[in-house]
Amino acid sequence: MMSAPIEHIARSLRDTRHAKGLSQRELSVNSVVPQGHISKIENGAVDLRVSSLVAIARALDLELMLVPRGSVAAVRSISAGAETAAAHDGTTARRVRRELARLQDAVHHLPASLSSETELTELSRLLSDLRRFRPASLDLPTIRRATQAVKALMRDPRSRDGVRRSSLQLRRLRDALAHGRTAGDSALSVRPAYTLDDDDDDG
Amino acid sequence: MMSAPIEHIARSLRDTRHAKGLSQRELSVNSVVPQGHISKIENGAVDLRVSSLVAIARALDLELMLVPRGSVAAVRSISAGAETAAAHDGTTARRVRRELARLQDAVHHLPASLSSETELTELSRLLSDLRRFRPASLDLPTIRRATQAVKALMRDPRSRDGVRRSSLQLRRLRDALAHGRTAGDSALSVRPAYTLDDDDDDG
DNA sequence: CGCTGCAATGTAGAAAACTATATCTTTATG
DNA sequence: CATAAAGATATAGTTTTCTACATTGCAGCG
Repeated sequence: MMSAPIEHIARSLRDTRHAKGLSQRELSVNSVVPQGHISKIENGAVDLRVSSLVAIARALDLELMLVPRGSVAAVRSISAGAETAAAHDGTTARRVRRELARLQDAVHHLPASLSSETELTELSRLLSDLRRFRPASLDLPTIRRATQAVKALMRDPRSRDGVRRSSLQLRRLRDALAHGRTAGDSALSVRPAYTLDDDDDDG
Repeated sequence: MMSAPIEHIARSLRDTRHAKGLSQRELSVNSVVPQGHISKIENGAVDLRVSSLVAIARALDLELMLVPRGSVAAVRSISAGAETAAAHDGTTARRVRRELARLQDAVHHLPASLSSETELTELSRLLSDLRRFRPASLDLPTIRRATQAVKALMRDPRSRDGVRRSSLQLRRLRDALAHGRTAGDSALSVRPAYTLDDDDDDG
């Protein structure tokens, strides 16, 4: 029974986390707030402090803003198409495509000893899966991380963890997309953090 | 010493409070947050909880939103001109003018016994002062409150408190405007709540 | 079935917000 | 000079977050 505004915020956070294909634990390390607490926050079980909210929002590439009522409609519509729009201008979409290519390259250039790993075959499969979606709807940072992970594996055969984590992220991204949710469509996260109901002074 | 993001928020709150001509105590009753605490918050002395932030923001006609980075520029520009723009379409400006007229009427229609009160002469003076500013830059709710207060005084000669408080608000509004700060220009309040600096993984 | 990752939940304790209330300084106004 | 309002601060007590850690339920996969 938390104060409604907070529940909205909670929903926004969870939704964008999902859209980015992150687990609570991953978000936890990026935001430096413990997984258990993230869980409580996303369930609206706590009246979190602003510092926590900012920390998490930040790890999700979100910014906390105070906007005058009356602008919120405009703001919402702007943000709804924002990343999508950025992609629409072509440059982001191109960037995504290029990053996908880079990732595929990286995978293919791995020594035979490594490329037999199940993680890599999985990654290859994910890659071709992702290619079936509009580039504009893919989350660039997530793909970038994957590329980095594979390159890291090239340099140090022991660093398989990063690849595995990236695979997970990509899989979640793919699944989210398959479920009809566009990563770039962060419209959800841009809903007003609360709706008004009571109080106020004169009329 | 507080985490910078919070200081931005604090500044935003204080700025819009000033723009609305409210004292901490007035805001306190509207938001149901004690004055002492508001002071600490505005000074960035506490890591406030989201519920407090929402309560105060709400009393200031602000909404807390999470917007994707990348949209913040657009959002900022939108909100910067938002109320101003709303005024620009004519309807808000007209509304303000009408409310000013209403207020003046109310003052003039007061019985002679009351209109000699110093509060009222002060109010009259403020009114003519305010008329010198662009209507679009005046805060409608503040003026409305004043009208209500005067009307209340008409019905009950003892209710001079409201008038006095409204006068104070109007005076502060006028002073703020005289200092070059446009009430409608809530651009300040729409700055990203924080600026980024460190962290992040890949490049 | 057993293993692994994700998320929800619990416990205990430290730290901090939040409340009510009151004081104090400053500033402006009569 | 006195009064009043605004804002900063203080004390003391209550409530809550927040952290670290462990545990549990639940899904998918080999």
